[in-house]
Amino acid sequence: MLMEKYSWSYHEEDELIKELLDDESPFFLAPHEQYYNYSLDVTKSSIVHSGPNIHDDNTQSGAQSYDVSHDARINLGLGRGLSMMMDKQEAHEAKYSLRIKTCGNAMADDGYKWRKYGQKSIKNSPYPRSYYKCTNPRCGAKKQVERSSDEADTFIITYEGLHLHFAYPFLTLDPPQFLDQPNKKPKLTNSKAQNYSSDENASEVYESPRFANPGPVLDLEQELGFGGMGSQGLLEDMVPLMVRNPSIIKPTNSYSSSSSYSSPPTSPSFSWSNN
DNA sequence: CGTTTTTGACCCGCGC
DNA sequence: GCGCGGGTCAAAAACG
Repeated sequence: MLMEKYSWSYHEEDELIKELLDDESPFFLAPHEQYYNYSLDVTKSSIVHSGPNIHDDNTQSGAQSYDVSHDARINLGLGRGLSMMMDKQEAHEAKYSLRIKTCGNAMADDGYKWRKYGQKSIKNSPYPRSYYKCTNPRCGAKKQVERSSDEADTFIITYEGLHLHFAYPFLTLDPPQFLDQPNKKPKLTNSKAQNYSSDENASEVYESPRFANPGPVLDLEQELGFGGMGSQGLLEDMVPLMVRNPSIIKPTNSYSSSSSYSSPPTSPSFSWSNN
């Protein structure tokens, strides 16, 4: 009866997706702001973040890739080339791959709480791959993180499944500032996101244009929930407002005290022990 | 002491 | 049918 705390198999996920599709989920925006649908459209894609022209290997999803150069704020037009579907099944297999080049040692912390449930070594890579699942009991999203076999400083993060985070893609980081304004917060070393859960920072990023973006201008970073790799703390600025805004999110007693979700630098770092 | 991570076993689909 | 990967489970260990 009391299944594992994290085994929301297709049932749960099913419901989650349903919620997303019917705009009746308290988790998301107001009924009239059906932007999450939009996010669903952004299904299969692959992003090459940073790096010359890494024509990604298309990863396992065979998706297409967008080279965003090292433009931290990726405002890519996700509209085109993306298969739109709202079918549960398809949504289920949605995969996003991020290639992130980092300077030296970086952690792929996206500010969310993930539970690592496995790690495997990869065939042609000296680096292992880590498997994570969203700790949100209502979310079945998963992600895997691995290192590029060639470039040790390139992380490949693949998000899979419908993640709650996808519900908040609508923010345009038009104001290219977070990178230029380190004054916001030097680093979120230990002071985790939750701290400034208020809106100070949030409001900056989520000014108003976020809902106003007509065009397919999302910020994938945001959407995929990825954060300050080498770019320190910027992830904080990007952590979806709602996730940290209790007033929007209905307090599910599911997560007891510990799973507060905005994870601190609990970066899903790897432990490439071998090698 | 509760929670998170580690790690080998297990399971499953796929190609040979 | 078998072996190889890749993905997941779950018990144990590590952590704070």
